[in-house]
Amino acid sequence: MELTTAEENYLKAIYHLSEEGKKSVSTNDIASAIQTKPASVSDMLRKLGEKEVIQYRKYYGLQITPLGMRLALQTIRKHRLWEVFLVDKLHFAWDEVHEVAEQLEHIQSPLLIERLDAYLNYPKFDPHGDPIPDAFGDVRSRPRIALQEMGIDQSGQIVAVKDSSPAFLRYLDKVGAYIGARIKVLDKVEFDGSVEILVDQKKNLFMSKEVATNILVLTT
Amino acid sequence: MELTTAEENYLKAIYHLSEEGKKSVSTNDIASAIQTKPASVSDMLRKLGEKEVIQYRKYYGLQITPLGMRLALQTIRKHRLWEVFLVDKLHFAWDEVHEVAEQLEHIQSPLLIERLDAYLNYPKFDPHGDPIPDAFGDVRSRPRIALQEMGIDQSGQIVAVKDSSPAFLRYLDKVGAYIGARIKVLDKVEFDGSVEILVDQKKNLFMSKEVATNILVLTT
DNA sequence: CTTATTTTTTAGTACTATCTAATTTAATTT
DNA sequence: AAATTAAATTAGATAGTACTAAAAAATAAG
Repeated sequence: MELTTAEENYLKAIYHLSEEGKKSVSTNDIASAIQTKPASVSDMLRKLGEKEVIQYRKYYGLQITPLGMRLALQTIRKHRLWEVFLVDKLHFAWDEVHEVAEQLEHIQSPLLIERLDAYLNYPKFDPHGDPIPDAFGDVRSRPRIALQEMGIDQSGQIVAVKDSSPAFLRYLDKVGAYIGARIKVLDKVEFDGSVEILVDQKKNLFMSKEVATNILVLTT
Repeated sequence: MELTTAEENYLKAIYHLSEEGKKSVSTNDIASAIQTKPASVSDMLRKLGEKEVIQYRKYYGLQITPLGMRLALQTIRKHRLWEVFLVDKLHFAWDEVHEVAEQLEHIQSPLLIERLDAYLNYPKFDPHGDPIPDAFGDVRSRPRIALQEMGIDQSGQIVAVKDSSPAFLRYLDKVGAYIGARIKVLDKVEFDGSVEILVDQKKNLFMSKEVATNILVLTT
């Protein structure tokens, strides 16, 4: 079973939207996620349904099938492995990798991915802290919460970000909130949801609720 | 000016045919080179003409423009750099790289190619001995002749192959005629054009005219 | 120098992916 | 429950690529 590049992109978007705790994924959600029109999405859903990577009843909703899940995870695996390559080997900044990885993820060659995985020493997480599925599609994800949800005096380690936009990533670089940083919540402001944290036991940092919501922490 | 993947492939084929066949490139030549039908080629030639990467007069012939040359060499540069990556870093055999490189060459990212080039230490030749154009499209190709054209007692070094099919490359691996091997012509048989050579001063090797025609040598 | 053959191009079809505009179905509001 | 609004789908168009079959042009043969 082979998917076109467009089909892979739709399926990937559907997978990500399903994961984000959404009860059901809407046509409009998908359209805005991949910057296309709802009409195009409807058409593609029909096709993906025929290919049995999703279960689809029009006007009703959709659900990824086990087959679709497997294929989506394969694409995500490729995307994240390429991101590791770009950052670790070619010294891309973590906010420069996404666009290129979007292209590289569609290269069809099982041997290539196998070799790339080995070459990178079988990484378990990509530069944004997201887990890399193994060849069978298994993901061992760490339990993590948004920094915004942590209580005062709680400690942890930044392990991932929700928003991968260059603007956000560059901001994090600037303030030193890199992945792996150990943090402790010093104060939370009820009024606006902003947070004050201690980074690596030496640096105080204020951040808005919006920022704190997009940083994922493994609590200790 | 951007070309689609299909356009890049046509242009690359045209470039290669122009370099080899010398005389004008025919619609049928292109069709068989990229495994498509002449009707499709006609259509594409019209489009490439409109984009001014070739000069095209129907029923008459075509010629690559300087712009087309530049774009073709850019694609070839990418293809050959990826081949070096696959062989040097991911340990692909030299007969396994072509298909994957055909896909990778279409990735659009100037930064990626720049970084890849640096990562590979600015290689000048790909695993088949073909020269890698620099970022400006300049190719510094070594003067070389087919092994078949060498005279008795002439010496040289294998620098490239004309045929890159897995079958041929595997044969060369088997007999030890790798790129870089120093050779000397010991005998040539008039009757069938076959050749006997000495490889690395220690190994005698008979090869048919067909094989000798496809091995390129830098004579010393 | 006509006729036959080969090469090349056009015409018409198909498939993918996208769009806008119109329509249908579902959800909300009164 | 009827009317209104929102969401989703279909219809019809366009663009890219490739195909088959038919026509046109160029080349080769007699």
